[in-house]
Amino acid sequence: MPELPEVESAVVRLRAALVGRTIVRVELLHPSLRKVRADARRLVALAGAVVARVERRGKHQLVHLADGRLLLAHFRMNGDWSIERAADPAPRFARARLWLDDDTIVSLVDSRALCTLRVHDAGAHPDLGLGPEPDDEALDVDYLLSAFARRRGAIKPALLDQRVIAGLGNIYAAESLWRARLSPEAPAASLDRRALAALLRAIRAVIRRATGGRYRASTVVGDAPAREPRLDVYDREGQPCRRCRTPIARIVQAGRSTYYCPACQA
DNA sequence: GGTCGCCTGGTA
DNA sequence: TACCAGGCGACC
Repeated sequence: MPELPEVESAVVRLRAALVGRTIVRVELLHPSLRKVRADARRLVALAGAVVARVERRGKHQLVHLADGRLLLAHFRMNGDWSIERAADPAPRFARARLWLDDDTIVSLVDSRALCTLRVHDAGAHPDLGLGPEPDDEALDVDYLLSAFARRRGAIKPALLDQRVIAGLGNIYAAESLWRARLSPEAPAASLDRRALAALLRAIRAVIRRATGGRYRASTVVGDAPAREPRLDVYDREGQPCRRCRTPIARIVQAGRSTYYCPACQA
């Protein structure tokens, strides 16, 4: 469940479980995690490290260790954290597990095993290649105008480019375009100031709604149910547009499904 | 820019 | 049985 709002909610739970704890042992349970999707050696070597703080940037999760090392986690398509007691059975799709000094275990649950875990040495400042967050003041109409000015292609795929805006994914990009009444096929470079202002307002509203308010708030603790956000277009092909009752259409852009209203997203 | 592959599961 | 999947890096 991994776009910005879902990752933020995961980070809040991860932070509550990890900060101040010592990692006792790291277990890697999937072959692809031991090979390409993680630095197996460096992960295992986290044993003994103390967690200083946990942050989110875009869809990345940053676990800062007290010794300066950095554990970077990315959920990709469908990862999540699960927190258990050591006596509990491992979740069905646990791919990696962090055993902690308080008898709890943080499990990376990821049925498709596409998640990535990386460890960086102290002092490293990995470039995540991310643009501003949706709530960043630097993200304004002028920024979008110049980001899209020389861009080829449609606005929808451009919104998935993390270098432009960090954290948007396939669902909330579609939701934002619907809310702003913009066609996903409109060339990004064709959008004028008025359209981009509407798009920016829509993005912020959609993200705000999905996170239940300001998304730096740390009100979600434990397994507070991140209830399914109501979606207006995503996965609603053939169902009536909530504004104009026209059936929602589905097209494919850059290999991803795009849902939109062919009538009111001119 | 678009397409493919990574992986595996859920669903029609 | 086939298709689809909330991401992204490698490739053309």
